[in-house]
Amino acid sequence: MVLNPVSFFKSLADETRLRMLMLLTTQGELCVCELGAALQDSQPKISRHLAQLKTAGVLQSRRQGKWIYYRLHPQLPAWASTVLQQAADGNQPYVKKNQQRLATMCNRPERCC
Amino acid sequence: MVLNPVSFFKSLADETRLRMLMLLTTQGELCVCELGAALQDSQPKISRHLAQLKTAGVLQSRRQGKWIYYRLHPQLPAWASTVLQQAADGNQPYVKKNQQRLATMCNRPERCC
DNA sequence: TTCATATATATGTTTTTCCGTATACATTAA
DNA sequence: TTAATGTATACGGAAAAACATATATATGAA
Repeated sequence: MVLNPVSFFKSLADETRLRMLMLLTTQGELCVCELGAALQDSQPKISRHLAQLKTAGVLQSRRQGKWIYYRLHPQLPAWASTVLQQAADGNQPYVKKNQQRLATMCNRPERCC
Repeated sequence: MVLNPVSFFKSLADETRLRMLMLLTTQGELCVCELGAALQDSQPKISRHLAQLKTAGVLQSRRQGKWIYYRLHPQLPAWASTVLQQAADGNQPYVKKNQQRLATMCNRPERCC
């Protein structure tokens, strides 16, 4: 995959996007409403940043019923995956609250496929 | 060292700063005029971005005579060092021209101490 | 002192990014 | 169909970032 390093780092250079990416790095796949609950941000704000990450090639999405699930793009270059993993590993306190809100969220959609 | 992950990634989210950081990651220490020659950017532009990186805690500087040498901050957290190393390793073509200009630069100051 | 060189900063402007609000679109159930 | 829910996008404004130019500061040499 072609991934300009500056645009990759721009993708990480925003609090909303970085928190979502860290969650996705540890959780694998989440839908918009789960990310919204974990971050406690408005739906349009979450959606806008997800769209940006998808355009940049950092995320991929799939629809399942009414829900759209986002995950790290499977063809992300190795260096970029390592960067995300390091960021998540090295900053666990930073995303702890988000992880907790996700864990205690009610009515999370069941995924299949 | 305390290093907010968002402000760290903001530091990398600009072409000038990222190129400088990649050069410093591979070269260890460079002065302002060397970075200016390698990037072919104006002196104030280089200086401004270096000041920003220093304020963010990503770089450290020392004066030696008329020259000021910059290097990665020695107390950078391990995850941040790994990120920089990965970025440099995984994007060698991106900085190749800058490396070349540095290698062929005339009258590079001799460092000591 | 004075001059030359290396680097830093101040200022005003332009560009980019981010946000809230409103609205549109897609899917499912009734 | 219609209604409800989940998600996306459009638009205008506010805030932040980046820039070019001009000027200031620090050092060493003459």
